[in-house]
Amino acid sequence: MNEAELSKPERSGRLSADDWAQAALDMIAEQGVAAVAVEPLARRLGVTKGSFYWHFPSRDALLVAALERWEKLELETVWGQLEAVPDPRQRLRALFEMVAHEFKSHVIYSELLKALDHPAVQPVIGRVSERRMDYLTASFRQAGLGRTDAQHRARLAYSAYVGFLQLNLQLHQTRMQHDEFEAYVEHMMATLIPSV
Amino acid sequence: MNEAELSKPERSGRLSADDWAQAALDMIAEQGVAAVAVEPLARRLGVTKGSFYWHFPSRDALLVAALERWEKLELETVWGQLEAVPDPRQRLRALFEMVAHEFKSHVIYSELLKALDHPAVQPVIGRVSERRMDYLTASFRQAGLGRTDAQHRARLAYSAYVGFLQLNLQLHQTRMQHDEFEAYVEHMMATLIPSV
DNA sequence: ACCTGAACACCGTTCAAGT
DNA sequence: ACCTGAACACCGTTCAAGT
Repeated sequence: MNEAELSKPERSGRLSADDWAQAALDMIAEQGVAAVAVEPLARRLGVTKGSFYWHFPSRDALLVAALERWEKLELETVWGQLEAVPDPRQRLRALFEMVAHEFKSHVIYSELLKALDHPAVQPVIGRVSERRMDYLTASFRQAGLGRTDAQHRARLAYSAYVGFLQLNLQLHQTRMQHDEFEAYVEHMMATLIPSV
Repeated sequence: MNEAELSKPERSGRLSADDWAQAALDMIAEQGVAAVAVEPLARRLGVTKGSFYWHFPSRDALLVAALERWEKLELETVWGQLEAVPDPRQRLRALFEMVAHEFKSHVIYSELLKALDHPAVQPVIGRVSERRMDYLTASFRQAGLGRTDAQHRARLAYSAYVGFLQLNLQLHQTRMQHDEFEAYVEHMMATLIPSV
């Protein structure tokens, strides 16, 4: 590869719809949903904005495509990892650990939580949440709770998870230190996980 | 008042900065933060958009003014009501009841949670959250928890509160029925409130 | 099959001129 | 002290024309 190619993201001549969707997803991770704009993306990809409309009918359609991409990704990686953990307590802990250490998938999840304003974001986040809550419910049943209690506890635990993400976003200066975070997770587990 | 005046919001001739701020706040409650746009507001107020810039230097400044207005309002009404409830358990219950029945202040709070994307929204929501969490911490101390436990439990409870709001926004079709909601609140209280 | 370039609409912002 | 109206920048969208 020569020097001229180093300055731009390498691609083989022309773009595909997937290239645009991936660029949009990167943009969400970097600067949030609002930053997904046709003109800046076109600049970044080295084409004019007019060409965008050959691949997608609208900016909205691009957002939807990017979000579908993310949904598939998070289903495979993040959620797949958790499924491997048999003990329900360990699973909850693993979930919170993942949040704390900010994998890319969670960065995007946070960005989407901030942009719930947008109609395209709501259904995706809704589906992901529903899936996660079903999963937690099953975990709590395995841990010995009755059906109704398991459902309520799952809702409570998932609320705690979403709320925790939000608070971390909100109280940016008060971002928790590692030790404090560990202590909080302990407290949360002791409170939410049924004892053996 | 004659028929011509009925079609427009009544006002005495010219506008003040407060009129614009209130109109912006109404817009947030109705259609969210993104809907706060100079041109539509000007149309609604019956003036041209140019006049807006006599009152505010930018759209952002308007947003900030509207949010300050809301912060003062919510501090007086919502939070003032809770302060009147002496028992910490009743207080938590009162808080969740308020969320469930969607007072205007909570409608706006929800809208702001959805628009955490916006730099002007974050500090306001941050201050309000901090105040609420301090308040919860004090309640849990009164209810008999040690200092650290009270802090953690307050964070957990507030996360549950914020997360609950979020889930209600997300799972719109699955919006809880009254009985189910009451049962959930019972479960949450039994889990989060220390026993006597 | 994919891209350019010019055009238009919409909104934020500026400013000289009006009352 | 507050408003108008024209101007410009920026972004979404369309489309005829290019390769």
